[in-house]
Amino acid sequence: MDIMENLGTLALGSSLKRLSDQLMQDGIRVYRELGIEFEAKWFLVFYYLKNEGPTTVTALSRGIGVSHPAIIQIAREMIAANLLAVYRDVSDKRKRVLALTRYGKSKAQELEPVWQAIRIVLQELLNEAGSEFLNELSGLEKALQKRGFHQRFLDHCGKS
Amino acid sequence: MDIMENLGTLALGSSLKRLSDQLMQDGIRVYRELGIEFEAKWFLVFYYLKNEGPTTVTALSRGIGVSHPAIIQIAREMIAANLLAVYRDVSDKRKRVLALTRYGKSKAQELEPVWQAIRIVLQELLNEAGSEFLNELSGLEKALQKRGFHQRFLDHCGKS
DNA sequence: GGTTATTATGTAACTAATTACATAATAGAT
DNA sequence: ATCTATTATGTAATTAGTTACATAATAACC
Repeated sequence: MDIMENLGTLALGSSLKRLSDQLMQDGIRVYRELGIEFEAKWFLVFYYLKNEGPTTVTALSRGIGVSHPAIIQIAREMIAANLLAVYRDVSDKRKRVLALTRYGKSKAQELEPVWQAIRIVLQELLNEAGSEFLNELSGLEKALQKRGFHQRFLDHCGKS
Repeated sequence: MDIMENLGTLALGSSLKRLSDQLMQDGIRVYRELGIEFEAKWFLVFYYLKNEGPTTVTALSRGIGVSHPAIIQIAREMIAANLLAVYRDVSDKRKRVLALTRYGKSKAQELEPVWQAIRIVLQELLNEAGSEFLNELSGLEKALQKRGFHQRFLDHCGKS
């Protein structure tokens, strides 16, 4: 009856999008309700800098897989929130290096238990869904990396 | 080493987003390279109308799970492409009913084999990733429906 | 039957990203 | 040492959605 159920594999993209949007909304809500001044969309940049130390715009862009203008935009907001500082690389004046401020590092202490709780809740959800979801998800990413959708599509059309 | 690998469950949202964005790009590319004048983002509206017949803006919005302004926007484009026609419901003058035009229906004939090829390629990818991905994906959606992330988060914090 | 609530649509402003383009600094080749 | 290609960053315009608000038509209630 429900058209979205009948889509099968064609609905893959839509299902993934719905789920990821929903998780993002849930993240936003968690920070807001706990009264923590932190935006869910900052997470990857913040987490990367916390773990890897000072990093240039381009390295961040490549590291977390978003465009460099997105990094610039997010960094601007995080600088305004005093979480990040920027300095020019002395040996290569093109580079701007982003790093957590002292306040940013203290923020990390505040955020860690929240992330831990989120991890546990997500794990509970994944357990309920099945035992292999994360593995199969990364399997799908690897399969796409090995031979992308486009190549597979051409091959399929060629040989049929 | 790679920070994105170490994120574990926390990376769930990002992974899902990356994958769905990528699939959308692949869809766009398929239509473009086959020279078919059709936008990937029209797919859900088109497919819904093809299978369910004439539908109001709000019913579409609920049916495919996007906001009604998004439907209005997509419909505007599809009307400009002559795929859709609109008429006012006679018994309820608030309602605008969207329906495929004759040309829209002929477009469906052109698109069906493309979708079939996409289905096959996606199935191949899913097989490579594992045998249970779609099941576990819908399991995850059902688990979230049964008890949302937010409720689970509160419960977790409460009982700990 | 008039008042109130609800539903359907539409518009405006905003959000979070992208791609395309511009510029400055560096590296490489000869 | 200079010309050329590449890399890093920044800005502008575009995209695909969202939420918030406004209005018109219908339904519900007494």
